[in-house]
Amino acid sequence: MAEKSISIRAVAARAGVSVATVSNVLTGKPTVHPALAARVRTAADELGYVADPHASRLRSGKHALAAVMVPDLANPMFGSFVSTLEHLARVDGFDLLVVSSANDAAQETERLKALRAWRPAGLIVIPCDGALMRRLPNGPRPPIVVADRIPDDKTFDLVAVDNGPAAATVAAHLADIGAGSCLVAGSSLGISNVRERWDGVRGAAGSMATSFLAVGIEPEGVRHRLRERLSRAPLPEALFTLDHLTSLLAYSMLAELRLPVPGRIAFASFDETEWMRLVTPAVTAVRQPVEDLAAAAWTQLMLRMAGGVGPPQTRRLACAVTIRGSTPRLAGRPAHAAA
Amino acid sequence: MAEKSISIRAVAARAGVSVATVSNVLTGKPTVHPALAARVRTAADELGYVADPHASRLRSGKHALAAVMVPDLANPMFGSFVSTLEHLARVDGFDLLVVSSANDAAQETERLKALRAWRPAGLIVIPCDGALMRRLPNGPRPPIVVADRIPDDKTFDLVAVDNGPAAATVAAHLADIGAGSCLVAGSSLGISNVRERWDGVRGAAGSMATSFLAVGIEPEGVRHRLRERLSRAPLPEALFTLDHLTSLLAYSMLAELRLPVPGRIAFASFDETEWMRLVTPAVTAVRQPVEDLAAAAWTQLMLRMAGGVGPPQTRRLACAVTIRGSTPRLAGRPAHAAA
DNA sequence: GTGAAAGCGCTAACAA
DNA sequence: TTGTTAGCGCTTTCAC
Repeated sequence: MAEKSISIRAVAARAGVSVATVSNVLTGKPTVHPALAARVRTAADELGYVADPHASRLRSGKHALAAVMVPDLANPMFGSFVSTLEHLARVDGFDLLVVSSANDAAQETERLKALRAWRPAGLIVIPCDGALMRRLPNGPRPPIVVADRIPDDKTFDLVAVDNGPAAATVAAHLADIGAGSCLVAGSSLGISNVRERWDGVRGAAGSMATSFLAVGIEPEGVRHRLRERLSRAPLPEALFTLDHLTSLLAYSMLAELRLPVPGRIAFASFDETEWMRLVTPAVTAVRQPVEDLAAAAWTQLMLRMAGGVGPPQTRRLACAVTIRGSTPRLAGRPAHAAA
Repeated sequence: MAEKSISIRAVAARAGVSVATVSNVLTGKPTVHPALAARVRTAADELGYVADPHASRLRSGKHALAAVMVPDLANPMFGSFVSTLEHLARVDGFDLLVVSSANDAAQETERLKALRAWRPAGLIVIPCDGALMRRLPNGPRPPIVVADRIPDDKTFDLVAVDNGPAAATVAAHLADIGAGSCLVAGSSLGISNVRERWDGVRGAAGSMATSFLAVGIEPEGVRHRLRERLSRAPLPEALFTLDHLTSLLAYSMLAELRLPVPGRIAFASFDETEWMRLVTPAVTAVRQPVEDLAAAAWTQLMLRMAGGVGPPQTRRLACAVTIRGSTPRLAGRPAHAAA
């Protein structure tokens, strides 16, 4: 099956030229005579030769390999993110090393070290918390673009969505339909976007009473904390969940506890997934522009990989809020109760 | 930011030994004096040194880099697959190059060539159709394990689920609840697992009339073909969709056409996703053991990468069928109508 | 048990 | 315009 790999020498021999000429042709140097170049290309094709990027990088210090780290590849949001990235990278001739930190600080450190070993030309990371800088191995570093979550250290290029304003829009809507109290549930305030969303809610809640419930990221723990809170009086009039997993488990929990939406409780979600349009009534949700987020991250990384200098850039992308049947005007409540 | 990369020479100098000794220590050769080894390790740690795998592979011909190609990373099923693979690879010290063929034969060819350039030690691929063998570049090939879909060429190691029996179980159930006719919708019979599922249905349908509708993979086309068929009389008594996308769009389409499930039509899906448990009534579905599939693929690949020889292996994994409210006994129909 | 040196495949510098 | 050669960082002989 695996015959000996053909090297640049084989191509040179077959085309009757030197290895330098083959290299010049294949790396697109314009100084080669067209006829020779054609001969070289033919030889390379016939042999199925593709330059070994490992050797190539060793000599030139460059290669078209980038890396991406996300907290969890199985999460559809991060799946879309990586998918978009992969398509964009492909167009620019880059291949992608993909790793997951499994939402764990220790693994993040370990994975970053493993990635660094490959000397990627650039790195895109969705960190699992704010301490990214402390997790990076010492020594030379490729350009890094941080996405989605904001590190404590302010020296990174950054792309994220406008969590605060989007959450504020939902909170204002919930107040507007007459919810007197709203429970806000999210994994942890230690994650910047959850914190921004909660801040957005508080800034726009008006007279609506709000409280935050940290549920963690372990499905069992999330379920436990939600069940505990939702089976205890007083039941909030609205529930606003701040991430995909919490939304999913909360929605199931409401069904399990026989709390009809929106009859007993209004329900809205940050992070829109397909099921939110399929259930009846459909769920009011904030859709994050994941594809745009990936595109912005890749564009910025390409800029840096091309040698672009300058201070760290931050981009904020707008989310789309869709009001649906899960948050109707609540019976017996005046409009604009909280305005 | 990016100081010059520390090489093995820097470590050797700091530890006061030769580069060969450093190499021997770091690659775990037992022939080095413990005291020296300790000194080397200390020096390496202090410098934050990690061997450059590109250079390492150049000399030794080995590295811990594997690759995976899937038809679409944004598909949650493939997302889980890659996610599991990534975790397993990590445990074995491997990193993963991830590419998507975008469900397109031409791109599959192109991506395989790009992957080959990196000389991965092994390759796991979910092909977009049966013609994988013709898409592989000539020349030396790493061990390859094919997952989920079956190539025409029989020389590959293979892991897949038992599509036929699982689909047969669903078909028998639909016949059993009294459905006289069943529409089976899937992307294309050109994809082996869709074909196997359809064959499974036909083998178990008994007196229930069945027909297959090929809907493609473009969301717009899928919607169009489903709408066309479902708004035409006679409406089938049951609808069985054979993949994730078709299930999602079909379920929405039924709502759009005001065809209540199961009142007007019973509904079952191959490929279970979270929303199928959230909607009311919940959807009867076949759950594929994606994690086990990935684990089986990785195990087999590790075997081959370790030099394991022998004829191509095929593994079939069992699916779990869960009967839910979307396929109740149909009113006015005798039990076991089709048995 | 340790070190010196060759050489993996490639590209950059330079000579022809 | 083309070829020769050195050397990227590493591992592997092979002397010592």
